[in-house]
Amino acid sequence: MNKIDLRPYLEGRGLRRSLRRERVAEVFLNQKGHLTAEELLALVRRRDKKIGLATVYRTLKLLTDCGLAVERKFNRPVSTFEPLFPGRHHDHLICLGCGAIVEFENPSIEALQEEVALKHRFTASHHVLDLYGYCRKCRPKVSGSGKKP
Amino acid sequence: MNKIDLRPYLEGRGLRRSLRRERVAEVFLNQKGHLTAEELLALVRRRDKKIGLATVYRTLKLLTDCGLAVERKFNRPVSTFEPLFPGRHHDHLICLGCGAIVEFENPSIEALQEEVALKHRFTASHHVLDLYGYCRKCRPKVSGSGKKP
DNA sequence: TTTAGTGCAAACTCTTTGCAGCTAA
DNA sequence: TTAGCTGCAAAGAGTTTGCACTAAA
Repeated sequence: MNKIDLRPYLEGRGLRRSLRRERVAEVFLNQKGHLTAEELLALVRRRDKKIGLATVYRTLKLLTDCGLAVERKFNRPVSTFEPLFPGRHHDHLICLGCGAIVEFENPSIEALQEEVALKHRFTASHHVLDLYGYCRKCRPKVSGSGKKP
Repeated sequence: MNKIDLRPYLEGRGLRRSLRRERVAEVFLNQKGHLTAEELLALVRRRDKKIGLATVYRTLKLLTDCGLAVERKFNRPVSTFEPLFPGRHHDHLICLGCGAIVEFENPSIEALQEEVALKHRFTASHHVLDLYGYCRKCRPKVSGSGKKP
């Protein structure tokens, strides 16, 4: 169980610890997926029937401010949140057919990105790399043309 | 003036040409920025006072379906649209300070991405690479440490 | 006792859609 | 003449916020 102590993040902001906030954070930080606020709500409700959507949003915002989460909008209107662990990073392959999300890591790409930032005199903070396409199952049938893969 | 003929995209879809649609497409395809629907509406209204927001959205959707535009959601709730020209592609450096967007191209990164997709048996369609950071002017001052500007 | 946290519902923002009239084919 | 296109306004979807109550410090 990935127990993260929120206290250092709360202190200095005049924030209190609260049962519900800790619960949301715990459930969120202990999964690897890409959750929407609604999905996270459903997970937390297994343990706490009365928790509301607003609290989930508020906690996700807090975690994002603390650098413990990232908010992503893939190709849909809903935001997807993902836990962020220092030093670890991955990018995404997104299937335009079935919506599957595959994570990957590629140090060579990371290095090149660093180079690009440097060349433009940017202090790199983070990045987002999404490769969209079709997974093997969803590969569209090309009619007529003998288009090569 | 970058005049693109929409006919090949309209035919076969049972769609008609229309003055307003052509106008929206023309204005959109002849700028390089990253426009929201509202911003595009304002631009088009300079020439056509009566055009509505819905038409702009509908046309942007059409262009996106045709592969002539991409919809992006940087870190805000509004969608940003950008014209897409076949064979040309660039990525973005986004300054977290002033919001400046710098475009760059890097064939080595592109090649590596292709490799990644292949390795995961994805048919790559397009990708999104955003590098977030601080430009030279906005580089944050780190208090306490003697970090040089 | 003070003030932050919470659920609920209303408000907000962005985008899509239904409809009646307009227009290309 | 037929069916797609349009503006308008209303509806939707996702997220934020105001408020009265609860609970941490």
